[in-house]
Amino acid sequence: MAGLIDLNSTTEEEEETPSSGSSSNSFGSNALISGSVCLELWNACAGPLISLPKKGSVVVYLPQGHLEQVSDFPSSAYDLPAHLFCRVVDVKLHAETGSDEVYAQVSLVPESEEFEHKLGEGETDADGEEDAEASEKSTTPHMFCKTLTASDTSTHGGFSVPRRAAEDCFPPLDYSQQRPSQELVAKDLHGLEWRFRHIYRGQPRRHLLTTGWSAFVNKKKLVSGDAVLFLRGEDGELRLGVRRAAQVKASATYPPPCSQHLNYNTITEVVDAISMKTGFNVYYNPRASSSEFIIPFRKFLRSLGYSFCAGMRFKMRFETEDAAERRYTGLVTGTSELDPLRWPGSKWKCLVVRWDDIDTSKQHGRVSPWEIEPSGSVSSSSGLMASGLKRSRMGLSAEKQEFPVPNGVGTSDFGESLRFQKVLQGQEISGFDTPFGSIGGQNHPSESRRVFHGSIGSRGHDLRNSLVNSEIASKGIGFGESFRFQKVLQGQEIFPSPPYGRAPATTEAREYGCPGIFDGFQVPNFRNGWSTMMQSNNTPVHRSASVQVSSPSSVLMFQQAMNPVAEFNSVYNGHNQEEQRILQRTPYVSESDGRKQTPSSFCDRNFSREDYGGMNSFNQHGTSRSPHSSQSALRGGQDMVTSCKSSCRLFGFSLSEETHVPNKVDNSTPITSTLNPGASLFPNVEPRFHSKPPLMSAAVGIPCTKEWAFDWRGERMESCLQG
Amino acid sequence: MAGLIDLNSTTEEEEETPSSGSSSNSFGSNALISGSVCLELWNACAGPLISLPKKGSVVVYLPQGHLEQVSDFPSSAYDLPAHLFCRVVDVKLHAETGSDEVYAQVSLVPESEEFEHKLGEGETDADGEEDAEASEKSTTPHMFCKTLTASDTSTHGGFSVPRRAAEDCFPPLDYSQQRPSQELVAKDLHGLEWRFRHIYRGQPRRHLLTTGWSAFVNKKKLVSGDAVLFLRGEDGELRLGVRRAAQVKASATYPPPCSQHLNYNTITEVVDAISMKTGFNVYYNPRASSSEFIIPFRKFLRSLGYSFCAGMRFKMRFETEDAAERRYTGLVTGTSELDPLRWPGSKWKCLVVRWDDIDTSKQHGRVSPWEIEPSGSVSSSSGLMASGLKRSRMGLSAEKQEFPVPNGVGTSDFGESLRFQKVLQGQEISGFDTPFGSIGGQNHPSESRRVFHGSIGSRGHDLRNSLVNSEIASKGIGFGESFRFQKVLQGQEIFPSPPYGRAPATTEAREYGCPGIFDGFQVPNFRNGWSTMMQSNNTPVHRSASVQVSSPSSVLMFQQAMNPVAEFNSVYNGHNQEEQRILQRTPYVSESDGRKQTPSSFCDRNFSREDYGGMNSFNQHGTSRSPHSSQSALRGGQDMVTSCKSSCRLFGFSLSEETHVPNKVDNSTPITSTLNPGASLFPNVEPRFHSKPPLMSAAVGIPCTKEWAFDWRGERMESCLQG
DNA sequence: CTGTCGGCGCTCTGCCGACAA
DNA sequence: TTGTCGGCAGAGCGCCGACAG
Repeated sequence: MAGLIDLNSTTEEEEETPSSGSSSNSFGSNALISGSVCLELWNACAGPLISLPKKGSVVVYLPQGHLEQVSDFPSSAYDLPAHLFCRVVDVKLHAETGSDEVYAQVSLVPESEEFEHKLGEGETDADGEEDAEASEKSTTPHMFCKTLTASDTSTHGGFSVPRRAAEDCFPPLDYSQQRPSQELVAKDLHGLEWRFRHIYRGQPRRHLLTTGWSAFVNKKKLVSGDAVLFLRGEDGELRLGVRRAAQVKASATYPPPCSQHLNYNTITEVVDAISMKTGFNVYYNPRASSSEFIIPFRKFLRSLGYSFCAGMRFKMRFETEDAAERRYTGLVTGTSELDPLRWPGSKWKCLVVRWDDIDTSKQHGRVSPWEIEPSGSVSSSSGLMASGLKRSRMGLSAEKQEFPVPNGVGTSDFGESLRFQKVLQGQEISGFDTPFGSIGGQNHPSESRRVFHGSIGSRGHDLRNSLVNSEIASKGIGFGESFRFQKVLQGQEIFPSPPYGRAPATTEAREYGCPGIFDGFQVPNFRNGWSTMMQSNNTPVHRSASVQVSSPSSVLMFQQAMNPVAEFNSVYNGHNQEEQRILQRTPYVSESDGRKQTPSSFCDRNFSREDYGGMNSFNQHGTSRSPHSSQSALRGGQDMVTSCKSSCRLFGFSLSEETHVPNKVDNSTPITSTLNPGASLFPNVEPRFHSKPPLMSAAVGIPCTKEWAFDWRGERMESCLQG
Repeated sequence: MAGLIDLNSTTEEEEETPSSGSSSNSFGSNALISGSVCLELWNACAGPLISLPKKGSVVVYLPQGHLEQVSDFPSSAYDLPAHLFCRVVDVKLHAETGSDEVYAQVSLVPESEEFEHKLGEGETDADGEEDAEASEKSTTPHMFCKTLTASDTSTHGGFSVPRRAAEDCFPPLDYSQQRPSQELVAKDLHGLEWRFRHIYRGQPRRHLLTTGWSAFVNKKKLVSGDAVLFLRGEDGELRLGVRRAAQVKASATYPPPCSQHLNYNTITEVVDAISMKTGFNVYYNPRASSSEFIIPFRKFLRSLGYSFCAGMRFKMRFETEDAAERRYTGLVTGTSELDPLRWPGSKWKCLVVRWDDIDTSKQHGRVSPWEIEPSGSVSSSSGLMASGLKRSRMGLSAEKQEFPVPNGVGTSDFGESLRFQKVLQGQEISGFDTPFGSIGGQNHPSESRRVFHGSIGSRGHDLRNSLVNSEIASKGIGFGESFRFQKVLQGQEIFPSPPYGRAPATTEAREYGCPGIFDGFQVPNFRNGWSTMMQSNNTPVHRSASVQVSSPSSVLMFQQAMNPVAEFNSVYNGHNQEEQRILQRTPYVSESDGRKQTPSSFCDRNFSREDYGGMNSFNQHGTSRSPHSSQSALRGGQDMVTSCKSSCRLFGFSLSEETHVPNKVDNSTPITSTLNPGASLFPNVEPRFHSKPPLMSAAVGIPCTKEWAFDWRGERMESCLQG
């Protein structure tokens, strides 16, 4: 209890250590390049189900699926193979001008036949190679996503900001004023700045974006049902994205010819490239396509490992209309090639299925093997992660878990989304009587009910092992940009790495600790891995971070690893005293009281007056002044960065109370092969990861209100296991 | 004097022959398909210098030039030829969503080597073949273009419509009311309808577009300096386009990726197509590209015929920032290949030039041979049109001619723009003291000073000869869609084919008579060729039409040829009595008085109450009624169509006294090889092209005011000469 | 906590003639 | 003839708290 710090409350300690933020400033500098925010934003906008192939990795490209999406492409008989092994040489993220619709330009180079042989020989090449600079990039500490209501999009008023979202993502307000307000500046996907007046007013008080909001709505052509996404970078920079409602995609609101032609001409590129062994570009619009046609190589192989047959039950993820994720189950009724004449041997949508609870008219009756996951017992020979990967307990929400994951499976289906923090919308965490019942509490044990904690301690050793092993394995391998992405759960909060965590309520939280991970069988880059760690309340934590999942809100607070290897080593060589001090002095506390907040609790140094002091000129009523909290404002964020680093060093694994990370103990641990899909590739690592249920699974079990959708699942474990 | 009819005045004769319009109704029916308006609009928006390859024709495609415009295209070594002979299998006109920027999709198919042999054997296949339906399409009778002023684009008010523009392009108002008004409905390039309230009010009275205008300005993002373009089709349908100021093109106001990617991927298409002999698409944005990379075959050959050498003087057209056309002169300082390694033998920008009077920093120091025109004496021996086609006199503006064209040259450089009526902006015709000084005059000889007339009458026989000869030559050849386009001179009026012309003031005006002509060496299609002819005032003219260029205004009134060959034949077989009668009965008279206009003078039958009777519901004041002038409204347009036909038969050539076009002289000219770039590829043809100066040069000599830009030159002669 | 609404002030659009170039 | 302006009226944007779920 004493060790717990309520994230929703302000601690004296916080306010007394304003200087800690400045002292930790050096950690946050140049660890984040400006472009990386866009990457996170891109993924947040793309939606929860979207993944991108990792640069340098090997994927399976399915021209059939590509062609299927190019509606106007002539049916000329290009002699294309059904499956094409390609190496991803580049992934560029774009957003269409005007619509802000995200799309990716994936540059592929066909792989030679010897590629398979290399695989058989255990070479790790297939997992890709990334440059070190990518590790400099990092992830997103604070973001939230909200579906716009009619009032939000009406010209009559502004945008109602969910309280926790405002408190976590926006600079603090001076709540001593009657109507505190400030100007927010946020950059969209194109780097354009949008300015909003953020005011806290009304009875009861609430956060609103007023001036500037309607201009944004008009320019972006937002309608009720669309979602906006605010994201605060480590540098305090605010970003905002748009995720449009599903039905908008089908309409012709925005000029389609661009994307169409892009795809159209891409096909001809492919034909060339195959014969000439040159690269080609594929433009992938994650919001427009129902199925992916670029599949990570190992995911593809894994799907082939399943022996799908008629009568087999499966489950598959869908994105619902409100941009949330949902899983549906069904029955495989048969297997047949979709177009045997033109695409002989193709696995594209080769499974004929029947859905359980959704009318089949809306869903096609065919799926591809890699899209689904067997839900029955599977005699899977590809047991890379199966061995020992058991979901031990479901935590608080076990009984409400909507998508129970059977033992022995449950990891493979998460492969593609593992690398991202999710921004899911409207999800609540069950098990709490009143999500915001406790107000202003500080370190009260009762607060622990409102926040999920990873169980800690007892698994520290395992984590350490995996950490070190992985760190070795990543040498010279690098990682892809997509590692850093996060999925944002709308309405769900995740507070990573508070120096003073709360009592562990569940162990599922550790799943948050593995966001910056390669997908599928990719080798993770640990320097870039974003992770959070569990830790005891008020206990100075070394080499650890914590993840806390709190009750219903639209806020996610993430942290990301951005420290270079040198820092990592220094920390684990005992040079982290100052960092520890900072960690102790700057607990991150979220406030959940409905009354006045202590602004400092949500400030980090990069988000303090230095950045926002000049914004109040925008205040029409003259009531907006920067709160005189520059001191306290320095603490939170920057220190979170610091703690984030430590969590990175631990690869995002939650540390339990017993966590004692040996220094470089396992640096010499040899990793023979990362490409051998075997159950015991990392016998000492994998089981440990799955001996704990993923933290996010708890969130899944949370009962959803009308507004909050299910969407969060623990889908990052697989990546963690494959270091 | 008695024979002159002031186009700016209303004649009794006009008002007394309202029935003539109805009698000529049959000529205008089903001659215009709805899509053709878009074609004209497209060309009007594209600008004066823009031309399109003719469907079915053979062009020279220069990948080098194409690549040059694809900025982000990798410099991968595609093995493309410098020059690729292609047949234009399709030309599709598009307009970009959002920006309304016009672009064309040109579908090309590489030509085989035997193409050369066919040419050598005198086959006319290279000139293309078109379907008969294209001849059904026709041109635009009434259009105007106005550069938007600050007031026009301000939110403070509406759009001030130039008086003549309103009277000519809009349905007539009931001027008996105090504030007559009506609703106008105009379709833009995408077919979207825009509604405007058209009111005639103020003191002094003026035409305004009020309600609805600002919405259009906002949606199209129009700014001061942009130009709008109203176009009234034969069916009375109003179209409007946008031509943005030149500087807008360079900015990133509108999403460029689409066009860029289109071009990008097109390159790969080309590589395929060359090897596979399949077609490919080229997307050509006439407003974005400085030089064309699709050159009509004959134009290309002709340019090779010039023996460009260092020291040779030349002239070249440019589009000025206000969308007008201007010609600059320069000196060829050398010839060298731009990129001998990658594009050996390429003629693309192979001429190194130095400009005379513009700073070279703004203009590149290299041009392609087909872009320029020698201005020195050329040893050209081809006399197709040279015989008799001399610039007899420069008329009123001879001494002010800005770009004097020496005899013997001056036709070849006009080849590409010949097919369009130009919409040029702000051009005045010199020699008039006050453009609108004369008010309400009818058939006053003094009015002749304000209008150019072709010399007439005495050349009827010559015209007939050339007509017949050309008609024979055109058998089975057809014509391209692009024939029908017109260039619109902003601020300049062109009233084609008034049955009662005025006394010839100069012969330069004859150049207006050749708009609907094939370019380069293409065989003209006489059924579709649009032309006007000069004729004496009040003198019944057979087999001729007239062009009258009146003083500053924004109105162009065009006519187009749409009569099938059968009609053509009947006319020239002596069955044209009725047509003559119509021509005599329906002189087109423009009004220049500043007082109340007789509405009927600007109406043709297609624009009468039948089309606009139901539009007054939008009238807020309820004062708008259609004038009871349906009879007189029938005359102008329809009859102009008739006379236009006759001018088409004359290929739009102005008749000069010495003009004697040889019959089929050059049809049998053997062409040994089209691929041999040699000065005498067509020894018997080319010289003729240059033996006559272009007729349009006279217009060039008109002094420009600040508002009115130079732009009109006689650029249709070349095509005419090559039938 | 937050979505929606009534109230209402105020900006800005947009129509008008006056005036001048 | 037409570009620009002052005057002015009205629409609707957008800020506010009051409710209620």
